Amino acid sequence: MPKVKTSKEEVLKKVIPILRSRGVQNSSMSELSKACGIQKSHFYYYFSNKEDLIREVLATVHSYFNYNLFKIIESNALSLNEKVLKMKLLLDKLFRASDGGCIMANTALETIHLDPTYKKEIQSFFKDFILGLQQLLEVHHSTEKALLLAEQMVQDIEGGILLTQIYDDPKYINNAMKRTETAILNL
Amino acid sequence: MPKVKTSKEEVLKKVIPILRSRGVQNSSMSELSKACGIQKSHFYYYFSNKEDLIREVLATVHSYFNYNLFKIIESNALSLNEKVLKMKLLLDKLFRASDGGCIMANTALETIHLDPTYKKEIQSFFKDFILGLQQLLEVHHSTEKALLLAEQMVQDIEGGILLTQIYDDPKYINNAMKRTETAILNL
DNA sequence: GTCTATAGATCGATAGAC
DNA sequence: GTCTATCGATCTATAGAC
Repeated sequence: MPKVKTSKEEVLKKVIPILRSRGVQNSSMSELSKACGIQKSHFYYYFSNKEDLIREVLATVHSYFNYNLFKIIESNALSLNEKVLKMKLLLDKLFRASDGGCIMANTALETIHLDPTYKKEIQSFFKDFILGLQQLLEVHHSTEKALLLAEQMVQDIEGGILLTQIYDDPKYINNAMKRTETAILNL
Repeated sequence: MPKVKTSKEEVLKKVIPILRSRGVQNSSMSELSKACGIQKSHFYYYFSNKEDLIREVLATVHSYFNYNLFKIIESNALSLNEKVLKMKLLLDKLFRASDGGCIMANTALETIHLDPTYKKEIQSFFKDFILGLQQLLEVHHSTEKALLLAEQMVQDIEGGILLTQIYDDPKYINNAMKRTETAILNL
């Protein structure tokens, strides 16, 4: 067998969509390494164990999310309308139900009661998600009202992702996004 | 060893809280049978395999939920206020975040992308959940508006359960319940 | 209680870049 | 040659199942 050249970044990129749609517990190290076209042992060269892999996956997703979300929100060149549109595109990319929904929510429900290993990262992710929405809502609402609305929107969106997955029907997440848009633009 | 007399109902009752909080994938047949104080082989006498067990668990939860929810909703003796109060108590019992949240949502996210085995039951559960809320909302809203609100409330509640579990803070589910109450009573 | 499959994990060997 | 990224093989524990 010829050796295959890879990198940790490449491996993470290939592995994230699988973990998102199959879930953490249902993805074995063998399966993941096979999907990357490398030996399992090589996987352990990159990640000392499965927990370590998942931790890196969640951190990668979180930092990608943060970078893009706050780039939009803090832009001076975009109108509020444009910010909302771009945010919707970002959320669709990260949360699309047909691709497994929100890996943070999935991992939370899969692991949080057994092992709080990933709790901090997940908490931090949702803190930023809520904060981002709050900042957009503060254009038309008071700080306190904006926070409460942001929390409600995150709940609505995550619940919408759940129902959309259960029924294979995008209307639930779409309705949640519409309500979010309405609240931000104060329509 | 003395023989232990059990029944399938007893086993289900003991097993449900474990599956709810640990999740389906993280609960082994050995662990579950041990928790019931019976031999693993006896478990396979009741349930032909793990899938069969989970199916019965979900059906049991669903029928318990349905029976109690619609008993409240269709009662002639209760005021709308009382119905809302009783429904909140039922939801708290079934969905309490400290006890593992909503077993239907948990199982959905754990399994739905691998294996649609439990999909029908979960779909049917949420259909009834939405329908129940819709009937309460129809007192003060049109049929279509009531359906849309009911879907929104279910999303809000399920998202609230998620955030409450992630942050160990009941405020998210409590806020969702308050919003639901407000919408039903038309305050 | 036992069987079989598969999970996570580790080890020693080596191809290939320098 | 050395170094290190990669491989093949294997260990141990535990899962579901009967």
